[in-house]
Amino acid sequence: MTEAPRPLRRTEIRQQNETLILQAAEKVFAEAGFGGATMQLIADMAGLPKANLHYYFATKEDLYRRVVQDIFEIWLQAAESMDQAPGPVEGIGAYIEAKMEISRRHPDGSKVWAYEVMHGAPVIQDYLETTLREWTAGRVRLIEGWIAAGKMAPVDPEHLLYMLWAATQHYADFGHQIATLNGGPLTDADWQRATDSVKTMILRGIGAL
Amino acid sequence: MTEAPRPLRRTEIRQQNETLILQAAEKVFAEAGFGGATMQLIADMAGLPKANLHYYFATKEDLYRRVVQDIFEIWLQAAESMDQAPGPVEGIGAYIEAKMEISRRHPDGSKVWAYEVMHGAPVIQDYLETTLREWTAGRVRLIEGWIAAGKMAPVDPEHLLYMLWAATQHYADFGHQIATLNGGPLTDADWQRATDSVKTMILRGIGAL
DNA sequence: GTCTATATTTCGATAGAC
DNA sequence: GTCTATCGAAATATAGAC
Repeated sequence: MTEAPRPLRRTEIRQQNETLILQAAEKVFAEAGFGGATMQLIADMAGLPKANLHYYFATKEDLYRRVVQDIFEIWLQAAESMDQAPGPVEGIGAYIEAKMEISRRHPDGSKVWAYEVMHGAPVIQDYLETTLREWTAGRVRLIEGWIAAGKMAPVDPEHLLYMLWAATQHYADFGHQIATLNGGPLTDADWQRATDSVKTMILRGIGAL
Repeated sequence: MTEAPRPLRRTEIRQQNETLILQAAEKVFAEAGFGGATMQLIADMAGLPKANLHYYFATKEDLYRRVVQDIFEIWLQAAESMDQAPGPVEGIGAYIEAKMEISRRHPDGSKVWAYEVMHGAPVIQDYLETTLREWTAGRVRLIEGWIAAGKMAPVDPEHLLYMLWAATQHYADFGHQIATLNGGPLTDADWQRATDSVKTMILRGIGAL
């Protein structure tokens, strides 16, 4: 005769509830912004009493900070698809595909990031000045190498990066506007068409096609 | 002997104060979002007592609605630069220049618009479904005509429009991130370089160069 | 049309029993 | 570790004198 299932360890309960809260928080912060979001809304969506949120995250700002940090991690991982490519067609093509996939799978995360940056990055300014700046500098050198090797036109690398970010994240941040003009949410085929359009226009735009 | 300067008419006072309030509101809504903005902050920035705001705009939401509507008007005016052009090089080139100029001159307006759309367009949903949808349909036909005339590659017109909006508005909405990476606000030369980069990459991307 | 004072509501945060 | 009840702060909105 076996015992009843062992209750979850403290660390497991903690992790489970943290995940639950973070998922709800991402959605609420994306829908309402930091100021418009309320702990009560997040608690309701997570199915927990409001007081529990303050047990796991001392303040609303702590919770928001974690949401933004998590998004930033996803962002950086996608960036790896650009490296170790023989040229811009493969590297930038893969980067566009990865960024479009994130826009599709994590639209709320993209919106929270956009919200944070739009309002002056009060929480993640240090990330912009360190991690993002270093990453950007590395990719600029990568692109300059491709240009020097004659694999693409001599475009300004920084503005190419801005265009890549803008074009891909637009499908998440302005997804509601796009869905309205589209007459409904994008289908699988719509997303494929969108990704192909962005890839074709940008790769041809930098003279890589 | 002349009389003392005539006091302003009621309608003049009204218009003057409305403008004052709307300018302050645009800035505060852009910096804090709808939820984060407070009537007190807007009143302080406009140099008026808080109660006066409620005299001119009954509720915080009414004030916000006016700000978003005003931005939408600026947006539509810029769109006219695209029409009556012989081809995409002139038409889309002029549109990019107009949109970049707006991103530079009205970054707060662009941010409030982005904020509104990102959060599901609760206030201007009807504009998206009527005015913007009609405008978009018209430009799609314009682009299709250019494609049929062999003046540009057969790109998907909708996704070209999204890329135009994304690439240009990015310089307003993510201006803080760009400034951080740039080591400071963009100079005149930086803006010229940015505009040229966007124009070159997109026009080449659609096979018009 | 303006402005002070205040009513009313809402929200973040906490205390304390379980 | 959970949850009810509540405190205290802050914000929207209004009343009413000027």
